Amino acid sequence: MSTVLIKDIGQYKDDKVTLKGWLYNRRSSGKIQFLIIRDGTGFIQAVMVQSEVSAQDWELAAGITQESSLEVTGTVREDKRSPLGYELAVESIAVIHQAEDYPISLKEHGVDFLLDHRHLWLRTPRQVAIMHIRNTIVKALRDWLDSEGFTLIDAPIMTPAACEGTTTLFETEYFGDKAYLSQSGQLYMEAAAMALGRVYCFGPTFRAEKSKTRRHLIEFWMMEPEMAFVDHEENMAMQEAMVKYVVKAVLEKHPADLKLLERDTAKLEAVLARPFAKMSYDAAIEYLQSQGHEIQWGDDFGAPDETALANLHDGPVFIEHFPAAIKAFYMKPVPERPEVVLAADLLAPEGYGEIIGGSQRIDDLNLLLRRIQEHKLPQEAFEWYLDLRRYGSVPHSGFGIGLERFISWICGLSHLREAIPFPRLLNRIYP
RNA sequence: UCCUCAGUAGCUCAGCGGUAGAGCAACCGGCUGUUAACCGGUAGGCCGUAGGUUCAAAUCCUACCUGGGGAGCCA
Repeated sequence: MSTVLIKDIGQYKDDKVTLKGWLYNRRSSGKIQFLIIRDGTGFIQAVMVQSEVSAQDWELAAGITQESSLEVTGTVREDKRSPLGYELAVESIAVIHQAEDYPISLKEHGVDFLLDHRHLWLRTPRQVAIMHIRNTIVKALRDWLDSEGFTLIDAPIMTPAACEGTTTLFETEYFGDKAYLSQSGQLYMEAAAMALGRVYCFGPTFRAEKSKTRRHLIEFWMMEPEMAFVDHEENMAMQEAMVKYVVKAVLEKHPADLKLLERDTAKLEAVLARPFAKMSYDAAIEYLQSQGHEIQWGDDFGAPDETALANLHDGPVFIEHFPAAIKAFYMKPVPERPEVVLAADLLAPEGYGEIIGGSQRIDDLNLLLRRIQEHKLPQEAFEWYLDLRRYGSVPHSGFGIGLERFISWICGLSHLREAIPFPRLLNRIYP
C-alpha cells in the first residue's frame, strides 16, 4: 500500500492505495456514500458502502464538511460510470482537519464574491485547469527559447524612469529619490542582447492605468525576447514559430483541461494549419474606413478596430508598418518610408486583442538622439541606452508577449482575471 | 476621468407602492449508484448608506458608497 496521486491512479488498478486530499463534495443515498476527493492533480469519486466499513468510519464520513482535508484508503476500481475511468472503494477514512462552513458552494457565484475569495476559488476544477495550462504555456515558451539559443536575463523591477514615457507608472521612494515599478524590461534586454546575442526576460510588469476592462490587469506577466542581428521580417517569423509551438504543446498535453474549459479546440488547431496573415497599417485603415469605422491614417486602433481586423482571419494576424508618431521612440523607420516603422502587433483571433508587440530597434545613434528629443525624453537618463549605439551597434529586434492575454486566448477565457492566480485589478488588491 | 448596469438570507436571484420570498449552502430526518443527486422538515433579513415624497417605501425621487461591463490607454 502506498500514497498515490489521483493523476496516476490508472497505474494502481485493483491495488490498495491511500489518497490524501480535500473533500470536494459528498452525496449519500442511505447505505452508500460518494465522496468526491481532490488532491490538486485530479478529482476522484470514493465510494463507501455501509456494510464494508466500520461503524465509526461510516459516521465520520457522514459528518465531513466540504473542503475538509482527509486521508482515504481503499481499492482502485475501474468503472465505466466514472468520468476519470476509476473510483476508489473505501476501506477506511481519516479526517485531517474538519473544515468550517465553506463559503464557495458548487452553485454559481458572482464575480465580486469570487474575487474576494480568490484564495479559495483557486481550488475549483476550472481554476485548477487554467493554472495547469498556465504552467504548460510558461514552460513551452521557455523550452522554445532555450532550443533557439536564448539566455534568460532578469530585468530589474525597480527602475529610475519610464522606459517608453507613455503609460502611467507606479511611483515609489528609493532612498530619497523616486523610483518606478517596471512597465517593460526591453531596454535592458537590448543591452543584454549586445552581450549575449539572444536573450529574454520574463517577469511581472506594472501599469497604473485606470483601466477597468476584461483585457487589463494592473500587474501582469510579460516575456520579452531580444535578438542581435535579427531584422523585422525574421522577428515576425520567430514570433509565429513560438506561438505555434506553445499552442501545439497545450493541445497535446491538456485535452481534458481544454474540454473542462469548453474550449473549441478546432479554433486552436486552425492556428497551426497555415502561416499567420500579415496586413499593413495602411491596408488596415483602408479596410476599417470601408466598414464605416471613424478612423483616419495616423490614428491608433481602438478595441473595436482591433476586433474587426482580427475577425478577418481564423488565426492570428500581424499588423505592421505603423506610423512612427503613434509608436515608441526606439522603433526603426522603414528605410524608403520614414513616416512608418518596422513594427508589428500580433492580434489574436476571436477578439482577444493584441498579444504581441514587436519591432526592429533604431541602431543609428543620431536618429535615436533625435527621437529622444522629439519625444521630450531626458537624454541623460538614456545615456547608457545610447552607448549601445556607440560601441558596436548592430541591427536588432525584439518583442513582448503578454502572458495573461496569451493564456486567455488559448483557454478561451472571458476575462484576464482568471488567467493569473491573484489578479491585481483597479481598486482591488485583496487577497 | 467619462458612459452604462447593479446592490434584498452565507451564495444566486425573484418581489418594483400595501405583512420579506424561492433555490442552493447549513442543521434534523429518509433513501444501496449518486454525478451541481433527490425527497421531507428547521433555522436564517438594518432590502448598500443618508435624506426626501406618501396614510404607507425593498419598491418612487436625490446624493453618496461599493461593485460589474465598456471607452480612453495598453500587453
